[in-house]
Amino acid sequence: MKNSTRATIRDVAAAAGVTPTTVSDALTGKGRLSAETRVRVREVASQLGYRPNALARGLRGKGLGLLGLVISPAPSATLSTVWYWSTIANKATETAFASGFALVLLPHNAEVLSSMPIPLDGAIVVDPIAHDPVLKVLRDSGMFVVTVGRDPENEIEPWVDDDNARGARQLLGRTVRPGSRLAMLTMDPRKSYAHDARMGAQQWADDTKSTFFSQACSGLEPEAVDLALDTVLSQKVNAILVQNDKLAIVTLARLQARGIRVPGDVLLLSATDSPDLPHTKPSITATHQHPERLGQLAASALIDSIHGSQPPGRQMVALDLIIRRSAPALRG
Amino acid sequence: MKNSTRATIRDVAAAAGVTPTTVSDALTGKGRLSAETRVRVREVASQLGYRPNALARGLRGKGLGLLGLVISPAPSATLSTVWYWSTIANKATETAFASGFALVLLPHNAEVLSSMPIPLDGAIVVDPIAHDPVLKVLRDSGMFVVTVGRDPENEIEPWVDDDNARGARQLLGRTVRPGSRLAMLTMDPRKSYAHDARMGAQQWADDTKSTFFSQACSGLEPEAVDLALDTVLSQKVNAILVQNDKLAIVTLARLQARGIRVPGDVLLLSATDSPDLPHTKPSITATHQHPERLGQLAASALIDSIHGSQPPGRQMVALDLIIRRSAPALRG
DNA sequence: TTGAAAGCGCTAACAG
DNA sequence: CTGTTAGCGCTTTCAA
Repeated sequence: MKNSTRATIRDVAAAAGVTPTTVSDALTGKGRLSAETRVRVREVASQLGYRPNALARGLRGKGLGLLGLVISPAPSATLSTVWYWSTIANKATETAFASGFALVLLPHNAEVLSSMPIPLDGAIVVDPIAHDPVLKVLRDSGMFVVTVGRDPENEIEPWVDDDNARGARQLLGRTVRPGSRLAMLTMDPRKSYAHDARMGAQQWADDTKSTFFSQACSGLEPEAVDLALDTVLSQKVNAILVQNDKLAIVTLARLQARGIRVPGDVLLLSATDSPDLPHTKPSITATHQHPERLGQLAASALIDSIHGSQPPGRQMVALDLIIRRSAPALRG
Repeated sequence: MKNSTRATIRDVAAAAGVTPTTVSDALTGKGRLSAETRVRVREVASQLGYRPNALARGLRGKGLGLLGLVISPAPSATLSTVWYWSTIANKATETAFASGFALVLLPHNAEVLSSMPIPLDGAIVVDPIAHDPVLKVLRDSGMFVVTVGRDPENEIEPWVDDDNARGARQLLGRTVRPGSRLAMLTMDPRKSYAHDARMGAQQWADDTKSTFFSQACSGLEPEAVDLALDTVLSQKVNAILVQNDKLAIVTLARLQARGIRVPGDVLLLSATDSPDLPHTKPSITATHQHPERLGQLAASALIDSIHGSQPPGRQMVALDLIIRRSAPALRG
């Protein structure tokens, strides 16, 4: 009996009167042992509190089953963005564990990553920025990478993403009359979801002979929003699609401060949902993303790659259309 | 030359005309080589793109440098709670990386954890619940554990936490007149921060001959808050301390709906801050936590333990007092 | 200042 | 069905 160190496979073998190989096979379930031996060895093992050394196991073969998780910092990270990310992370963790993998949090820093001491088998990058150096570093080191969201200018598969373009198009189709004048208010149009929503809106406008234009808004301060609204309203729009929930709430307040009625004078729609949107007056119509689904798909796709099977290159998750009072459904 | 697999220490040794031992020493900086040899070996290594295999390294000795991170799910997780957690996680990741460690996301599930295949060197548990089974599993497996926040009924060190009791006491001291009638509105009094804030409030009341009582509120819906306010207001309170920012915002709205002026008739204070609190009318006075500091302290304490040095058993982080309009500073 | 040998704990390949 | 052997890639003795 060893004294204080953890029991090794040899201790178990000795105690059970078999060889290390047999112990290994008994525990990993290789199909070559008698049921009786297997049971006995397992009993001895658990009696000794034996836990296989994952490092030795990984060294011999397939690696440790570690997946990196990089979450790119948004310059304008709002609370709901954080919630979105953490949902992805939680679900990806759960999915990974179910397949014997685990997620390692990685800093969004190409330099640090290029000298990473941890042996990763793959990585998930959430919301990569344009030409993300982190992606390059990870791919260059020969790692499998799946992105959640994508760099619109450089779509390397596999990726998973919300189908924001389709969501925006559908939401507009359900709530805004053809031939309308629509504006989109963006804060960070480089984010792929904003880009996609804009594409969807543009397409809807093309399909319905509507007028569409996009207006940047420099921040969430009332002054910034007022400035953007000056431009937008001078174009006599009757519908405004806003990049995110936070901006939607401020926009609603600023519209109302001008005496503009929502939805009476202008329809208001948000490209992201949040728990706050049902509680504004009026409540705000929005598309609703499914981060938990993204987390699950990303982890599965990555694990498939690692196991050698080719996952789908691109997976789009449909959005829910949440139709509230700020842009009610068109009458059939 | 090996074909597709990664270069090993032996490849480097062969290319440099030395033995594996020398390569190892050259790269890890053991002090027994001539400067010349060291430089040459390092050059060859980087030319071959050699990266030491962390598994083999860990197997021989000290482990891999992996720390588990468990974030306990709150039954009533609000957006700002998520932000708080993710800040802790980010800073802990950064701190860990600086010391050659990495964080692995763990599910909050005792069963899953008890058969964890990943070789962890320690774990950080954020906001453990009362008698948290996850803590027990981790500790029983002989792992170093640091908690952020603590189970009030079972404070096992080391832990780090916000000093919510002191924060509440100080904030009340700055804004509420002695001899007042104060109520605290709680949603989940089992959370240690709520418990602590209540202790602080109680202590302030004792010190200042004020009256204090605590009232549970079952949720964030207007009806739930109205119900709690019925009880509270019937006690003629002139100050209300609320468990969190979200509840504070709803409480403000419901008070105003009754025609009660804040701060004229009743002072309102929140035990957590959020980016929304400056923008309410009136803005809401609050204590402000420092999750980034907690993340850093937790990671350092854990790494200290692993390295064999005894970290401080308990580390309290002082809160900032953010005095806004809903409870202005007492005049000197 | 360097080399040779011996493992860390496990499993794959090959015998029996 | 089970045992023996030979490593995975590295570091740590110990010897030169």
